[in-house]
Amino acid sequence: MDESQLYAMRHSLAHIMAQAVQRLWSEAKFGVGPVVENGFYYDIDVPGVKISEDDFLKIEAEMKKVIEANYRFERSEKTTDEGIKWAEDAKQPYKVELLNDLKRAGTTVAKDLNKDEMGTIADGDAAVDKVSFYTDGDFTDLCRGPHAESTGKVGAFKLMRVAGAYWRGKETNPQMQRLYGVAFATQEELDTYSKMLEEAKARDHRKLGKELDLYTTSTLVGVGLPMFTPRGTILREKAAGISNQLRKSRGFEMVWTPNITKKDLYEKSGHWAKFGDELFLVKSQETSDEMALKPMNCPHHTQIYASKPRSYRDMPVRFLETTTDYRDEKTGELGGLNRVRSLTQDDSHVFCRKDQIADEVNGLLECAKELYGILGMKLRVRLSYRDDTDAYLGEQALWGSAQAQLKEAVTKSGLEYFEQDGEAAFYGPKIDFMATDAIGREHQLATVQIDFVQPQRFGLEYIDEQGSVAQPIMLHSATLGSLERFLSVYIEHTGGWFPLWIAPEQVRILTINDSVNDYVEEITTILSEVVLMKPLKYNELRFTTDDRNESLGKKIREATAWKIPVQFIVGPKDKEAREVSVRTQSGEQKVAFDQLAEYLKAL
RNA sequence: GCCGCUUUAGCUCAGUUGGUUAGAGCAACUGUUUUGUAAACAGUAGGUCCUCGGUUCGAGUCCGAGAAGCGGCUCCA
Repeated sequence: MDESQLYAMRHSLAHIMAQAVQRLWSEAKFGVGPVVENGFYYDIDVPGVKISEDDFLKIEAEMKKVIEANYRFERSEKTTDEGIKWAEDAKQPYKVELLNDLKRAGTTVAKDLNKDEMGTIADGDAAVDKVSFYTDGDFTDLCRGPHAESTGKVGAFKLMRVAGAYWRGKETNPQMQRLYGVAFATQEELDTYSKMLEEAKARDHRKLGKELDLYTTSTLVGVGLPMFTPRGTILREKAAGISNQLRKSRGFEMVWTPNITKKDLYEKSGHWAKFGDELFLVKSQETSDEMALKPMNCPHHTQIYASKPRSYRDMPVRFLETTTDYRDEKTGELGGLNRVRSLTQDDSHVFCRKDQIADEVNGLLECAKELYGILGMKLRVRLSYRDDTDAYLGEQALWGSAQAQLKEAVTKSGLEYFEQDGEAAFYGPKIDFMATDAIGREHQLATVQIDFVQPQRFGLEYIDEQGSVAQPIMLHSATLGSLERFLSVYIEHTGGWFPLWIAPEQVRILTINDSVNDYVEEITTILSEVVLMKPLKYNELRFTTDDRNESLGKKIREATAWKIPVQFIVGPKDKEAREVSVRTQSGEQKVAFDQLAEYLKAL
């Protein structure tokens, strides 16, 4: 089955689900029912009824009846006015609204309709005067198609969940119930997908975060404010360490900025107008200053740049800071480490001349490539451009040239890329890196952004070769993104089996009985002197000894549950032979006492 | 913030139509056992059944409000 057949099949299932719902609740009002990744959904509003997941068996049974009846999908056309009449007669107010938009503006995509067009009259340039309908048995729906030939040819499906969704994605609109289903050509593919979901559940960072004792939360501290345990803090330090190491080797210098700041800084940067409602406000009891917890670091870095005169010879100036920002996100958006109110960025800012943009962007691309290579994640790039709305600052011409330069750098880097309008930051276009994890999911983590707005707003300058004043360009970049989000992804990517360099506990020595205590002491003396050099330099070895009065089986079971990458088993036989039985995920081998340090350094 | 679901021991979970003193496994603690490749044995302790309010002779169980977690929507500098 090819992509278009799969699409038609999923789309047909959305109709069949709506049909089943209509049979069960004749007063159901229907919104839209598109195809999404792996399946489909339909937005439905049944007045006075909340469809729950308990109803899925009932709905699925009704869907099966429709499928068994094998109705043909019959296409028909009406004029738009006839269509509106049909929808009114069928008591489908949402369809009436869609048809009216088609008539006026030729589209039903809410995003394409500007504020004035939503629900009022616009000019009819792109108006559609004929619309198509599809009928299968007792169900007819406004629809562009295409569909499967008949309801019998729809493959394997399963209803997954029901969730609230705003009509046409607008927060001010009423909320409908969105019924999600997944669908594949064959039952085997559906089973494979279900297995992938189970695998994802088993790797869930919130589950592993608890099991591996990486982070915790407390209602006394607050929602979206995770705290990291000793083990989790090692992950943070090692991840930030490697990110910093890569950029330091490319000329970045570490800086430090405070966590609270006068509101004035953000008024000047433009963030206050755009994100003011998401700042945590702080009051001074000594001065009249209005303060805020910092939500980002770029304005501070501009002030370090501006602290002294800069020459064209000083450029580029590169600052790097791993620091925690605070954003008062809406509570419903928070969850796990993925979306938090305290987020730690590995944030850097380059101040450079226009002619240096390409090289600097290129260096940052190289950093990202190298880092994600080490992490074992495939990268591709989204070039995020502005759209025609007024959500952006700065001159249009600057945007054009910046977007072109970003594209050139990305093309040169050889990274796979795609372009998307409307995803830029308000101050400039960006490169977003999409990293693919071990089970094929894509995550947005690293970013490189061009900014010509803040240098202007803060009046940043340098003296050029002619001795006149020039304005630098600013490049924002984070390679891990936020440590919290990165760790949520990386924990799930590795399933908690961290590679040696970052594993909180790298080696655990499991003793068989007390007779080997003196030999274990010799081993720990060696281990405490081991320093690993790859991929992170000067990485001291983190090891523990399990010499409890327990069976070897139990010690192995526990060490494996903790996902300790290297387990040393030490018993009388090992002591006798002056060796250690080393267990790793790839098997067990004997390593001579004299070779232990070399063995670990080579891992 | 909005819609829906969930909340019982440190963890994972049982708990019938509202009915005596709320259970299990693991973890913890104590004792015995000194153990060779994924759980030795026995015992002890551990509860604001998320919180507040209501209905009832009686609430873990029913109702209301709130909190937190989860699935989405919206948002994401």
